[in-house]
Amino acid sequence: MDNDDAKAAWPLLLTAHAVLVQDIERRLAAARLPALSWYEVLSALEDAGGRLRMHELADRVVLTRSNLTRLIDRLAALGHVTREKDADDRRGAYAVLNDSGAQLRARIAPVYLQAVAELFEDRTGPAERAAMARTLRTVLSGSRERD
Amino acid sequence: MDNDDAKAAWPLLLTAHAVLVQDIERRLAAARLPALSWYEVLSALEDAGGRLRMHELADRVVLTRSNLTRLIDRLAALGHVTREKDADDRRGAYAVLNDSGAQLRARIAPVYLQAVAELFEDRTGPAERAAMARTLRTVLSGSRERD
DNA sequence: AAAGATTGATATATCAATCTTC
DNA sequence: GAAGATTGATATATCAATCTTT
Repeated sequence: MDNDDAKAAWPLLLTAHAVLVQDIERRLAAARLPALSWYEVLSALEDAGGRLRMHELADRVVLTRSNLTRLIDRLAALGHVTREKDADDRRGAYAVLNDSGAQLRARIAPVYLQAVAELFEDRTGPAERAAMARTLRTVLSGSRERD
Repeated sequence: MDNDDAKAAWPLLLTAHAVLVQDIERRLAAARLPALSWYEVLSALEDAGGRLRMHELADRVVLTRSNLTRLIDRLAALGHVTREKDADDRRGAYAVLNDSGAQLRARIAPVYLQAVAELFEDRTGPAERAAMARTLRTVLSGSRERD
């Protein structure tokens, strides 16, 4: 019944997320690559042209400030990113993507994209995914307006 | 374009999950209630009639064995669940829901369900959610067959 | 040897408190 | 005092190794 399906949507979203992310992380670890969160931070930086303020980066990857600080600590310790103070507003700091970080992202990408293709895209039609995307966008637009 | 929407589906699934779960956890903490993972374990036990083998429970809530062991440790320390050895196969153990655990679940439920209603259900139509549920089910059926 | 579950060591995440600059 | 970011203390999660029973 359609009504039962509607009720199952949220639990299924939770379960599908957990199962797929678990599988993706397993594949990354098997390829001796870092976790998904690293990829997301490196990608967000690359998409933004290589540098972002910490709080802006935290928003984009949906991490708390504190968690992002720690993640950037680890990336910086390995030379993948650098911190730079904002010259205008000296309270703020930028996270800056290094060559090493860009290369790391490029090594993660094929494994990650292959996993998403196999686990998610090969099992769904484009129209289904498009519909899901539109639904999720309306959900998010509600959550982001009151920021 | 439909094709762009389809490409955005997986990133949106990740982001929507992160945003909604973060908000739900915030509400639970504000109400001095334990985290979502506790609710899911307690609910899985209740749905199963009050008792489940550890590995079966781990599968249902999508946690590793080790993580579930730790979670049950904490729940047992507070008296919400009890461990019982399986009499037939003495390697195995059951997690058993106590009254205290059932009551805790009942206190979490309204806050959790209210959050899901506001953040997810109020922002989507039943038909959209039903379609999403069916899509996610096909995704999951692929992942679970090879267990 | 393999299944079921747990443990020790370690990594990561979280909260409240802190520091600096606006 | 509030924004931006970090830190210390603590909780939770993860991996490999272990123990027990089949």
